[in-house]
Amino acid sequence: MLSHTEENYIKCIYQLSENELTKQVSTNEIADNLETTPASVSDMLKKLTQKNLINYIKYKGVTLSEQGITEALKIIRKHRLWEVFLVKHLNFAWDEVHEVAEQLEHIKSVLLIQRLDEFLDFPKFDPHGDPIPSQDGTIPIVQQIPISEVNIGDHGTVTGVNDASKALLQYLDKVGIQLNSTIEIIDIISFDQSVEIKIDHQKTLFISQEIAKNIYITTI
Amino acid sequence: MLSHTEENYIKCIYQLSENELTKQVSTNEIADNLETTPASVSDMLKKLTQKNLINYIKYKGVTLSEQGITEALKIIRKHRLWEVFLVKHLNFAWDEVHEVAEQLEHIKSVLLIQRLDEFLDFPKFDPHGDPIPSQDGTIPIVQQIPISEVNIGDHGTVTGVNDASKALLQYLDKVGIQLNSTIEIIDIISFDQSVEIKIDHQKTLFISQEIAKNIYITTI
DNA sequence: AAAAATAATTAGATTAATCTAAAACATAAT
DNA sequence: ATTATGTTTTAGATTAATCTAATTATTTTT
Ligand SMILES: [Mn+2]
Ligand SMILES: [Mn+2]
Ligand SMILES: [Mn+2]
Ligand SMILES: [Mn+2]
Repeated sequence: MLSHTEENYIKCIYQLSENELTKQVSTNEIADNLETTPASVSDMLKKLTQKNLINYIKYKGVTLSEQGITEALKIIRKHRLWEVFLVKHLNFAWDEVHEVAEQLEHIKSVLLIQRLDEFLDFPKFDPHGDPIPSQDGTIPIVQQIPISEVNIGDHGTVTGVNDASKALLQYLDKVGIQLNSTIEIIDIISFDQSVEIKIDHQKTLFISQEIAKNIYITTI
Repeated sequence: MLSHTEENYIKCIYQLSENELTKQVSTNEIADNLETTPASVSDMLKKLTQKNLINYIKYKGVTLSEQGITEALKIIRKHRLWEVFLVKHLNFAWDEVHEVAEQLEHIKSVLLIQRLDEFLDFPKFDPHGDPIPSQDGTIPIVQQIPISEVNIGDHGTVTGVNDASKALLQYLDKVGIQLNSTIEIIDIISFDQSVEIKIDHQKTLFISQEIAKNIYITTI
């Protein structure tokens, strides 16, 4: 049985190597991400090695073991199911759910999560467009691409954000971009790579390259 | 901010003095209840005193302070609201909710509980008939009495159980007694004080005095 | 009132998680 | 190939929560 803290470390390592699970994650990356010190991370990596959750070579970084990946997916599944519950049933805004889900993800009860999943009607994506792993660890894959990497004239629908921070989400609310909004790329400004987009066939808007990197769309 | 453990102690002390909040709760009682040692309890009582949550005199026992009562009621409110959610929306049986609620009660978010309360339509009682404290700490009172203390011929409806243990609840399920069942006292056997009751105007049944002590009814 | 029994506290360790400061290692720059 | 820089680990403490064993206080019995 993993402790609250161990679970947070495992999830963190997963997320830092999400695109390439063979990537060696560094001690400092983990420390930054969990807002703790490298020394604490080193200690914890020893413990997680003992529990066969990670492959760890001193000074060389860390990857999750098979078992570690399984555990990570369980926690992420719980986190995202709770997020769906909070938004769909308790009227939380998509920028308000993270801290609470960060706690709820640690509740231990297999039955609870099965029933919650059923209650929510087996959702495939969370309120930020992130895929919800199934009970057996399968992750739905979406063909999506950041707005910063599409061409003028392309169009699609918003299927996710790269970063679920309050700052980004509240900005998106402000300008009227949400999941499933349609986006058309009107122009890309060569000076700073900012992008002019049309939202839901209505208003047009300039977004910085930084923002463009953080909005994923599925092109049609 | 209270830790998970501190919250469990505060709730325990509350429950051990629920009928009479001025009652001095003993170290051993707390240790038994939390399945820990008297030594650990002594340590924790010092800490809770520091935090002004209890009134504690060495060797004399402990009562909750005003602040302690407030905190206890918050935790109990959360516990019972979650139990309602589990039973009403996730199809948990009334004997399955306790362990999960024991964890959920520690989730920290005022907004979450406000929204949950609203989602559940402001329930006044949990699945075991226990009253749910309001946000300001008010507790609905029900005039209820254990079956062991009523007279032959009296009748009423089940409004609670004294002990929400799996063993009792599963027995009640087995014999068809649930919240709001109507109960009529047919006979009280002088030999062992067991009670013959009629449930929902249908089947009659003998229950031991021990059981009778644990079912509360409101007489009509 | 003294002795015995019970209850509660303290002393001293242990484990988990954390930190700061110092040491060891790896990499980049000269 | 040294040196400098940055990264990671270890050494040594700290805090929270727990335990066993020893001590102290209270209550009950004789
Ligand atoms: Mn978390
Ligand atoms: Mn999310
Ligand atoms: Mn609890
Ligand atoms: Mn209950």
